[in-house]
Amino acid sequence: MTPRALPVLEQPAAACCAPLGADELSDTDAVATASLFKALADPHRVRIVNGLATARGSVCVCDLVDPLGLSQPTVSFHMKKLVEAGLLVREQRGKWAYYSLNAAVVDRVRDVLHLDRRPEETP
Amino acid sequence: MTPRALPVLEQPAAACCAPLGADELSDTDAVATASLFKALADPHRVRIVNGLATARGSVCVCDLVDPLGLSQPTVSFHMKKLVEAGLLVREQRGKWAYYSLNAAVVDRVRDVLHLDRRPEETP
DNA sequence: GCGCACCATCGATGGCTATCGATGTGTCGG
DNA sequence: CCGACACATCGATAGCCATCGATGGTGCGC
Repeated sequence: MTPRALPVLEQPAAACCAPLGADELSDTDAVATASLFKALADPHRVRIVNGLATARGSVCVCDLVDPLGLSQPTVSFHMKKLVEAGLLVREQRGKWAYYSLNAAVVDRVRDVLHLDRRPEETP
Repeated sequence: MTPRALPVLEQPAAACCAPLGADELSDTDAVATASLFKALADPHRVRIVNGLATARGSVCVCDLVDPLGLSQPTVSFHMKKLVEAGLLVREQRGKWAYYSLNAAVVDRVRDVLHLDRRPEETP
């Protein structure tokens, strides 16, 4: 557990590079950001979100089963993941469950990708 | 932005919603996009990329082991993942391996997030 | 009410992932 | 030439994830 001070020691080639200020990103921030990416880390979910963005409306599970080639439980599983991540909003209308994009969260994911300096907004 | 007429769903309860044109996104595109997100779907990798973006330089593995609290093989494992995804570039300099951001790919990830219509090189 | 359609949940399973210790490869300094 | 260092790879393991069939709940039409 050397604190790795990397100050001005001998340093002909003693230190390999810049210190990289340890944790620029807080632990919880990193976990939260990774959770967003994790929700999109699946081809089917990517297609669901993309389709929802191009269709600019709502979809129900029944309209996704065939195009995705997945079983209905699996589609429900993916929708739940996306809702939990905040990317989708669920709205029960009659016997159908309509899902629509949460534009604010999608924008937030895009903002995270700026990376230079976290704007750190509070949604 | 294509307004996309969005049919008026006059049907009482026959069809639940719009057809959602099957695969707006090609299969390989969806897989490729998901791969990028998958590379960022880990808190440690998020912190590596973020730190690399703020530090605006190169890092070697030895400078990441302590801040991340991971073993050296695990850090190497994560770096490999990021390189395979194209997000990082590896450069061997002496006995150190320097990693730097691949800005083009990071931008591409951000572009994918526009989602409305894939601006991609393929129209 | 009865059945049917839509959907979520559950339980099981095969596959992938992150993590580590041990080991191998290459480089530098003495 | 030899030890020390930086790093990657390997083998093993525990945990998570996507997928499905079966099941249960709820709203709608008859």
